[in-house]
Amino acid sequence: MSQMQNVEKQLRQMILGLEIGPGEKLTERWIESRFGASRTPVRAALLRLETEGLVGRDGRGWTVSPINLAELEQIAVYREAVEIAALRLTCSLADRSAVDVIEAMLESCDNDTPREEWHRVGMDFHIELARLSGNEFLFRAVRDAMTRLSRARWLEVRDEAALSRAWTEHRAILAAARLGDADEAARLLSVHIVGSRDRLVTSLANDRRGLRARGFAVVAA
Amino acid sequence: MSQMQNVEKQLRQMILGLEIGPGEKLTERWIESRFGASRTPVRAALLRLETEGLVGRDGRGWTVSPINLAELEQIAVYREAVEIAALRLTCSLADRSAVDVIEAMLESCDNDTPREEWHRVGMDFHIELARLSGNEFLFRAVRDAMTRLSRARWLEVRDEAALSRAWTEHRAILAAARLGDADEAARLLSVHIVGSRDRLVTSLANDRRGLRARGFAVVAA
DNA sequence: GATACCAGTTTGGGATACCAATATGGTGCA
DNA sequence: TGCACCATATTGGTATCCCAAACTGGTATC
Repeated sequence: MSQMQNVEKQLRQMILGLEIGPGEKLTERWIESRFGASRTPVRAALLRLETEGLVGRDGRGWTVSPINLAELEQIAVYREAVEIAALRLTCSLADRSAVDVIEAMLESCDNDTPREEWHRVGMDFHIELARLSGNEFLFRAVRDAMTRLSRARWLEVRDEAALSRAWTEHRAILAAARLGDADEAARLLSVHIVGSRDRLVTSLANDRRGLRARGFAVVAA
Repeated sequence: MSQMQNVEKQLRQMILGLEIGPGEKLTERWIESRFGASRTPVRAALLRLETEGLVGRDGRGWTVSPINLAELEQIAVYREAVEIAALRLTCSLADRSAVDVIEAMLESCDNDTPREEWHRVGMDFHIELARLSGNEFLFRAVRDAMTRLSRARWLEVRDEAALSRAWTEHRAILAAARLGDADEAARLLSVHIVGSRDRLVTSLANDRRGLRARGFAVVAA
């Protein structure tokens, strides 16, 4: 793999894994030395990550995007639009057997599955569900939205009850989709997204002080 | 303005204005000499335009994205989802007076308005309408979708009847939005988008030979 | 003690040099 | 004539330099 894609992947992983805190300053030269690449691929990586919303410009320099509560709320509205559209498309397909693959994905998580895996599968559920629609744009929209939500969602993963509820809702959505009941699937997905947003925003608002103590910038709604 | 943003703007304008044909090969060094910039800003511009879908990688090199009929159809589905979601949000606002600004925008076009202006206003109608929702993500989604449609829409602008029909539909949508009638506005917008897509795809499928003769790559649905 | 100011350092933006991979075009052989 | 092959030019990827702007820290002044 080229150096460029490598820097991009590793830097994204560090940001999404909170190894670099939200709000932290980045210098091209630090990244350069950290990953042993030169500035050209570093700058390419930063430009890409900027379009993903993971880093942003702070005057002349670069900053890891803070966690933004207002943004999280807007993303929930956006997700409702694109995920429901994708789900309705999927429900209208003649062959909906692919939902079973997603069901199997959910099943792969049990009590001794590491947190990281729950986190990843929780996002992949939505991403892969959108992919089934066959619409590339809806798929990308969902994938990008989940990427932006990713860091904030680490919180939800720490809440056993929330996680269990999410999995139940995921299964109900799949069940409706398997039957081709678009309205019911859409309703369940809408409830899931709104509920998920509420829990997330509430948790974050509560934990805000703690997050700031860890050096994470959190912007209020 | 920095060199970088300059190259990006000018190159985007040339691509969207069909001064560089869809499917044409691009070399970083040609762009470099064409705009009097060095490769650093050129590469930044290409990376940005890649995320907008205006250029793509062709093996090791760069290509102006061909006009893709399958993509146009998928974008129409995507637009339906995001534009309708935005419109419904706008309809639920207490103060919907901003729709009058958009109405005024439409009025600014008359018989002796140049084609370019009709083209621009036709896209801005959808973009600005989405902006009214106040949701940044829905707004960006619509703006990006319209950017991808932009080149194909030059065709529609040549059809006087289609243009007139579009303007009528635009006005009807605004009227419903002004009344806060979300269902009617959404229905009208859906009809508009689907109709627009049908006319576009039909025109392109018919003109395909002519476009290819002009050196434009057109990928079938 | 606060502040205006200045030298030195850091940093991102841009330009250029170098390289490996690829494309190109011509040449000679079958 | 057609085709395989090689020398050469071109190109994107990377590394490195240079520069102007911004930042930093200390100092002299009021």
